Amino acid sequence: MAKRKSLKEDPCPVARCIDVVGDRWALLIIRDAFEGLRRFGEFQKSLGVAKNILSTRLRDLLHAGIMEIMPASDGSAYQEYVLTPKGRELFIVVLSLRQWGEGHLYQHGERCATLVDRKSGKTISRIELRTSDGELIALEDAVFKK
Amino acid sequence: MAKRKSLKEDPCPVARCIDVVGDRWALLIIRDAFEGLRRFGEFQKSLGVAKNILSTRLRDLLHAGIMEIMPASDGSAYQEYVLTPKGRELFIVVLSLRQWGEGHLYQHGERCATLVDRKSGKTISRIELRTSDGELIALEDAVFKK
DNA sequence: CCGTATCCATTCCGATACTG
DNA sequence: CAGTATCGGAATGGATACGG
Repeated sequence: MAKRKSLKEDPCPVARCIDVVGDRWALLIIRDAFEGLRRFGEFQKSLGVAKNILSTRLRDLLHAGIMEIMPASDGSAYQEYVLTPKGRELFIVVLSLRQWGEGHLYQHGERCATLVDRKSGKTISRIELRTSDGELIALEDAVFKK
Repeated sequence: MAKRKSLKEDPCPVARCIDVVGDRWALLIIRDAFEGLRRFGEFQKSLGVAKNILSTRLRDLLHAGIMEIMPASDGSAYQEYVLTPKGRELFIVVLSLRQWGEGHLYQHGERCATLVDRKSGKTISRIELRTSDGELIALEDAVFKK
């Protein structure tokens, strides 16, 4: 006993997410992947994580279908880790964390990277809630319907 | 040596978030709080977590300013745990996880709660990216500007 | 440079007993 | 019902050595 209960079969999708990306490193690896990191050593240096941990985390992400292996883009013999479409859809998750962190976990000053539209260069705005016909909703008005 | 490195001072806001809500239970407690749970026993029953763990997690969330103590609404002697404004702003985070999980971690069928606007009853749509002037952006076009 | 394997310390978690 | 105390086991993390 004292067996860690898996959340994979939990009826709540949030719980299932946490089972997949809810550890200390997964979302940070994914964040780095969004910033263009691909190689084992790049992740290792960026995160300062032990190599064995990184190794198992990457394997977990591969197995979860969030990342995939690609042949090295520079012709070297090694492989690179890139996000799958499923993984790229975690962008909203990472972004929402980023926005919350910027708003509540910073004193002032230190502004880090902002997000822009590649085409127009325009800043991407804070995530908001809308109804299906585009109407803005306040956080307080969002309720769950069983 | 072998000292767990704190992410509190990390320059990246995502990392700081993970330091605060990146464990196995915090976001699930917060999720439950959004669904109206307030009492120690309610959380405990919903999560199936050991009481000592729940106790420390709630204390951490109080200390992080994400939840706060309120006198019991039913006149009983006990206290209740409710989200602060800072905590409620995690709604987007929980929702983005939920949407990703629904999209990628479910086979089919089992649809869980959907989100509606309290006033109009209209369904709240999938989170999307927009520029500051309201234009929709595809995920692929969002890039970080240092 | 890319990883795997090993060893050890720390942290986390679950179960239970216990107090008020 | 609401928590605290304690214990043992599991998972995690760090450092390093090693092989491809």
